[in-house]
Amino acid sequence: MVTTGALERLRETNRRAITGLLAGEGPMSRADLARGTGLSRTTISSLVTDLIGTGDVVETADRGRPHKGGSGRPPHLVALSTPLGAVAGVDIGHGHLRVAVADRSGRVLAEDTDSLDVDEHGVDALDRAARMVRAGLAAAGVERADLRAVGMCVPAPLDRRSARIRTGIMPGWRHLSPGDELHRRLDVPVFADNDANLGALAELSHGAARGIADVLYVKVASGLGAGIVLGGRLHRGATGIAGEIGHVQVGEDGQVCRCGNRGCLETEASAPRLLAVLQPAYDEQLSVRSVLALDAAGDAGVRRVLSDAGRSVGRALADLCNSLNPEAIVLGGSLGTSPSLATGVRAAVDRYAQPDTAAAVRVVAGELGARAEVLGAVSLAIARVAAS
Amino acid sequence: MVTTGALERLRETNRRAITGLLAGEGPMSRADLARGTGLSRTTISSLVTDLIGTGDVVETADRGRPHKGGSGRPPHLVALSTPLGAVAGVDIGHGHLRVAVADRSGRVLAEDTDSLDVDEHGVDALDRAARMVRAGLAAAGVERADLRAVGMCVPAPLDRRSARIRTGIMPGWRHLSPGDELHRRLDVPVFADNDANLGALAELSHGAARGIADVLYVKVASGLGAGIVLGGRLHRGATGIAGEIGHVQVGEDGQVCRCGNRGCLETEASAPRLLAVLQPAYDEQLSVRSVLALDAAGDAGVRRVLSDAGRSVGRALADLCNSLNPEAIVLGGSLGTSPSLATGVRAAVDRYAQPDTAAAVRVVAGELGARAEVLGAVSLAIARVAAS
DNA sequence: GTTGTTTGTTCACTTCCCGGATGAATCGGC
DNA sequence: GCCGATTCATCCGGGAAGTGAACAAACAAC
Repeated sequence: MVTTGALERLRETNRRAITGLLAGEGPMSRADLARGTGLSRTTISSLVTDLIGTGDVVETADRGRPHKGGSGRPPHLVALSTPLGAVAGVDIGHGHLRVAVADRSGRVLAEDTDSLDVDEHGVDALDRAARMVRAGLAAAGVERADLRAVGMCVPAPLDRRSARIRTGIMPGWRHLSPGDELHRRLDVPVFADNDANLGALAELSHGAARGIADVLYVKVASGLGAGIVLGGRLHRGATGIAGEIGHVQVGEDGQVCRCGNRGCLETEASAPRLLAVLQPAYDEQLSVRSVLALDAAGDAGVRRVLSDAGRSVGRALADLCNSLNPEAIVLGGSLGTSPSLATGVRAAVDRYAQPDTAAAVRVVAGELGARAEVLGAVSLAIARVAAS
Repeated sequence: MVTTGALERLRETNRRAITGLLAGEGPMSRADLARGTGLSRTTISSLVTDLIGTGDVVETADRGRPHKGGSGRPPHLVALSTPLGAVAGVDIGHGHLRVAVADRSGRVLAEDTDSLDVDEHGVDALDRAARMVRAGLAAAGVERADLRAVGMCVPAPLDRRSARIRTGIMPGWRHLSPGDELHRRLDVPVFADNDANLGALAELSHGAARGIADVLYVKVASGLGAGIVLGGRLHRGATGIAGEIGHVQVGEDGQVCRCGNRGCLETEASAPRLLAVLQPAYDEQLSVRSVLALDAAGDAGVRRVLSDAGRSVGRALADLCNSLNPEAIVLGGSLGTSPSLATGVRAAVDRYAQPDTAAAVRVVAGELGARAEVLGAVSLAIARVAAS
């Protein structure tokens, strides 16, 4: 083909507008495409004929309803010949395994949760995760070949280069590369990230942080981590380990932490630590769930402990707020919904951050609860597939 | 004109390609434009005729040399009818006033410094700054009408909405809007930002942080502030007051700070504080300059104090590194070049940040010294003019 | 003066897009 | 069941944009 330069590029641009619209909104009529792109019906017709010729789009068998039930000739719908397919999200938690299958607009088609034994070896858990993904595909009616990518949540920092788990987490997982392992089982690209980052991504796209440019998402659960959203994008740092706020020193002389320092945030405010502090005062066996119930019921002891934990978290976030001046702090993780925790965070931020900075930041609970990580994994998979 | 939609847009795009090229590389021939845009000479000729008709570009009087001194018909050069002009940077420090005039590629054409009396009223200082800008334009041979914008460095946090100085700084400046004031005197857009942000911008575009995506720039001088570069862009925060690290608490029970807290970084590591600590042990009147000389000469006391100050700064930066995982820490400000300070920062980062995070971050001195702020102001002006 | 090179323009031609006219397909009302 | 209304898709003529080839212009080198 003789390169006609600019005109050729123009045509190519318009072709991309069509395929882009079809990718974003699914099958539609030529008339809809004309309205959507602003091009004339004639041009669309010509372009679509081209695209059908090259095999990029196909005319679907079923015809659509004419313009919302009104009268008129029914349109011939056209669609991308390679369907957009689906993505899956896999959330590996300290005690659970959660899988979601979604279409590429983020709509969840199937979702399932299972428990995870701490002693279970990583390899076995990943076998199970792969089976759950396949079951999810079947439940959603998605062909196995239409799975485009998998997002994966790992509750530990990942080395960006080797994609291996560095430390922390359960013993049977160390030095494993969960992404590679799952990739081997499902034969599609697998993108892994840690729980705090994916929680932030989920709240950013579907939850409490929707539309906010600068957000600190803090996951308070078994561990403590932050997902930092700046300028509407997740900040991962130079080597991908940004957001490690668990080892900021907040207690003057607190417990010795596994990192070797003293008074780390993680020793002051993680769920196991809070349960350990509270347990002696209660007869029944406490769990995160029962503690949250007690908090909601107004139990003074629980409120005090959660609020203190919030203060510790807020103490660390206050410094970060001074540096980053965010618009919101979103509290996630199993304890994120506790009003007492939020109260403590708010109090500490007001106390320790600069007044202007504190005034600019809202403190809110996450909206996605335990589903945050798996939804974030789905978002990650969609984002990476779209970028490729 | 009947809107022909896509074709009209195509023509517009190509017009912009021409004006963009002329803006970026100065006057050039139609043949050069054809080579630069990839369009044919015919099209360029047509477009340029259009642009001359609308008055957007003009044909220059002098004809250029034919293709690097070779033979051939000399081209008619065309140029934007509104020349690119120049920008100015104004740096208002605690004791100095510095002005630079630069062309829009950032090349400095004229530069001048003057001292600033702490007691001088802001209005008088701004009068002086405006005179220095005019003198700089004259020295650079730039018409007054060709000044496009002024970037301005203010050593205090600015309220993003009102552009007024909130607090700090000299008494005669409070509640003043330096940007508006200078705008009134020079009648061009004035963009103001604080010293830490502009120092970061300067080191990012011309100095030690060139090409690095995630950088913490710390200015250690009369006050203490950080300019945070993430993803290659300066992060200003939701209300524009990001980077306030001066009031992170680092001393367990240090001095009471003007902010009301105790042990703020600013009370531990600012230049006045260090001079006050050192002065009793020395006979001569100490200054920042003499302290730096003593440091370079190996004076144990000075080294100790500077290194301790560095440790305090590093203590605060370590937490920030854990959160942001930057690639480099650039030390700026009058004390930024001290090796002892850098040693202290390095030690504290290694001590308090997570090992992986600490390993990923380099600690380096800024390369621009006292010129950083004014060069950053120039960069700011250029960036803002280009964006409009 | 001639030759060679580069520039800028003119001309014929192709590609692309648009508006209006035309035919197709369906719904609702009689 | 027939007919107008309505929407969809295509065909056709025309305009707009871009391109290569050809050509005159302007200058350097010989």
